[in-house]
Amino acid sequence: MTFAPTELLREANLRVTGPRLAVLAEVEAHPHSTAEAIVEAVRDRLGTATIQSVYHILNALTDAHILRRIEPEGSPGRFELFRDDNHHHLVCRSCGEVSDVACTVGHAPCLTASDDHGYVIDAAEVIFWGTCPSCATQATQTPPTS
Amino acid sequence: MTFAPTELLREANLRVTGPRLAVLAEVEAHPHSTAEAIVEAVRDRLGTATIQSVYHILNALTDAHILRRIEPEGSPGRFELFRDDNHHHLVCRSCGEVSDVACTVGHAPCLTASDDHGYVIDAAEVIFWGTCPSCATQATQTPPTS
DNA sequence: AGCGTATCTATGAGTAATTCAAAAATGCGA
DNA sequence: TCGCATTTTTGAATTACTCATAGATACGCT
Repeated sequence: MTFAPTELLREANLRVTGPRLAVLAEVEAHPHSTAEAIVEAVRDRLGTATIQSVYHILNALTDAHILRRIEPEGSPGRFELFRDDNHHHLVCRSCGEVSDVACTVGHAPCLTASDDHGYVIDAAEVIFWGTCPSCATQATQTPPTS
Repeated sequence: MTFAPTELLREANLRVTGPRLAVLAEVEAHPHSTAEAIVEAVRDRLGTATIQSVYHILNALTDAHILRRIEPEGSPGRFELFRDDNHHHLVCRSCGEVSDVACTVGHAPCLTASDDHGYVIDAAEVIFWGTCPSCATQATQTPPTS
């Protein structure tokens, strides 16, 4: 319940505008939305909105660390509210749906590479690939023809 | 040293062609190459090559599990020889360079999500983000102006 | 070795996702 | 409520990649 979009914007020194609030409301309501889905939601709220503006807003909010962008291979970018909680993602190979998972072993064992090659590592990103319950059910009912 | 491109192709029931051998030679010589870099290398070897053909070849070899495609956010797709060894990647935020890392804790602890949300998980992908040694050195010499 | 055909590559066009540049509109501090 | 910097819109461009089809090539067979 600590979701105060206006203050998030103010704290980042960004102006509070209709389109920005609409984008934030949508991302909060539907995490992991694509830019495409977000424009549509913004249009529902405000009447009009261009995809370019939404991209511009998404970039501004991502730069300000209000949003986080994830981009599973083969999918357009998706956006969620930025949380400093080290969670990871579960992606369905069949429908592309994304879910959150907390990091497996508490805090960070899987965030340490065995050999860092001299890199200064600042983050680890984990993506679990699989099939979501509803796609798994469908696949059982109508197996792929190959 | 056990790199026999011709046999890899034969085993997958694929024809052994100049372009395919050139692509494999390049990926073996420079793992994590982009399609763009690969066409250029193929052109050096064979005289001509179109980017579309290279994409076609890369897709065919990826489907045959001879290559693996990785796509760090913000980067075009990159290709490496497929090895069933569960290794992960280290990506430099500054220059985009990719290095391999063995999975941290042996076999698979970081491959198990704490809560699978009912998904049937078949793979886990880990990307470590950071700064590579040479970019880190440059950054120290000329700090960013902001 | 030569042939025929299925497989592969080249050519040309097209699409999806995203960015860039410049003009019009709007938020908000004074 | 005025002014101006910040935002949004408009319109065009770019990047990474796919699709369709025609032409070329590998390779099993004789």
